[in-house]
Amino acid sequence: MIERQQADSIERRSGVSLWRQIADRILHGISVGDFTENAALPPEVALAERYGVNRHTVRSAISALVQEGVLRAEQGRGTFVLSRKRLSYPIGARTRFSTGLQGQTSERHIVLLASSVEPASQRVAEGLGLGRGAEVIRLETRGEADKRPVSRAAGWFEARRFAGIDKAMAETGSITASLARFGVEDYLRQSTVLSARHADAADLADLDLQPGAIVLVTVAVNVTPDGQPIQFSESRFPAERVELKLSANS
Amino acid sequence: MIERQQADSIERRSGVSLWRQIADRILHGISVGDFTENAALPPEVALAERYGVNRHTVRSAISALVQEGVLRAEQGRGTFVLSRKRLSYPIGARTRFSTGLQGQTSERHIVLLASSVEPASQRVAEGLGLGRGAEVIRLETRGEADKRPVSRAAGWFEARRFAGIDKAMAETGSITASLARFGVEDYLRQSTVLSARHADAADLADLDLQPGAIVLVTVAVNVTPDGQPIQFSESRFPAERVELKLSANS
DNA sequence: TAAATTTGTCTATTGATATAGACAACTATA
DNA sequence: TATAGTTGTCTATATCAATAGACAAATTTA
Repeated sequence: MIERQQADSIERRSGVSLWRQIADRILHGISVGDFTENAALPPEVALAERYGVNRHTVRSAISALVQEGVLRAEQGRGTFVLSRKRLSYPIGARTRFSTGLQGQTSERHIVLLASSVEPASQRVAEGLGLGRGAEVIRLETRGEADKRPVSRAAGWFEARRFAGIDKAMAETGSITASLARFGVEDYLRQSTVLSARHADAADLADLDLQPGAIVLVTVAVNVTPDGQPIQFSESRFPAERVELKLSANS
Repeated sequence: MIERQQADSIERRSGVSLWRQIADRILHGISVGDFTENAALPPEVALAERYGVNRHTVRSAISALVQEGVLRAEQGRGTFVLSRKRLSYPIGARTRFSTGLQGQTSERHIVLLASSVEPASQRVAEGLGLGRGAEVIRLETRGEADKRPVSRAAGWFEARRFAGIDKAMAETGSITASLARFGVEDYLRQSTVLSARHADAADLADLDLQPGAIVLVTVAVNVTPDGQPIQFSESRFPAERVELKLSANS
């Protein structure tokens, strides 16, 4: 029986500071259940020993998480976990923002951040099956659940067919409802490509993240039931608050 | 010296060093097509200006990427992009390692790193529908394509039903073939949960990554066509080399 | 109340990160 | 063959990150 060494996983000289790595591990530990919600974290000395670093380094990590609203430290008592569980965002043939999070949050909605008309870039044109440079409408949106940002998306629609979808979106706050106004009763997700990277400046601002955070990125094409592409989208999810649940397919 | 505020997503005092952030951006730029394959990168002075940092900081980023085998620098000529495209790993009802990468690589196989018999943890027991503490066999594997590691997975199987699957795996190098020896002709993916995090020490070693790298994590349950759970697994993919393609469901 | 436990603050030192400037080495081209 | 453009190396300095130790302040427990 081979036992893997309890990978301490703290890497020096990596370009990622030790306190940031430890903060990430604590976040991960919370979401995985190593550190129980509302319970006290191990004392700083114990954490320092576990990760093989100085107590002050652990303190840096903790103070960053206190800033982020994940932990609360109380002198003489201990440090406590505040954070909620990661939301589980379902992805499947019928991916819809609002219905997907039902039951996990009491409130959720989409905010339209910006919209514009522009010539299609190559990947957008390919995704929508248009000629290069055809006019498309871009909608930039943010998804919020219980007043916390949980997604940030850009969606592209053929301008000729969906002229005015930006107004529909602003009024209804729903992609599904907006598409319905243009006669799209139903749509399906044709493809989804998934990747991950560090958050960039726009992600940090829109998703209310701290530098160094990770975002999950999905690039997807939605089609009508008869296979006609109607929407190309790129969505970004904060990995510390959201996991993606790929639905079993029928 | 006056600080430039060029809002180009480089964050100071974030716990992630500037050179690491710039290296990540260059990697992202390559995969997105900002920097074309085999072409020269902009000169160091230009990059330094673009990101608002000193030329030496850009050089740190570049030298890290040269170490990783992504770039090649030639004195007097320029710095060139070597990197291959990300592999696109399909995930769907019939997720199989080898067939999924067909056409993208000339060679691929699975290596058995370790195996053990252990009592099921809570999540494994839940996933397999077993009682807490029931004995399970754990297989630790690494997937390789063209001699580069592209995945690292732990799979759990009920020990009573699949006694000896470790040997079958060592002999066949295939999960599908090993399961067939136990009468499992076909299996389907019931659920997949996806997340991302920084690579830990074991990831770095097994996947041949540099500190600070990101891994995509999938947690999945495979079932027989009649819905009986047979395998619980956690897989880790290097985000810089792999993207996950969620197949459209039928 | 006294002792033990835990977080908070302070000083000091070392190494990694980032900036700055100068110049060498190499390549392509006018 | 100059010259411009590019990467490579060196020195110097300032700031951030991490370690180390000591003690204060607050809370819980014996």
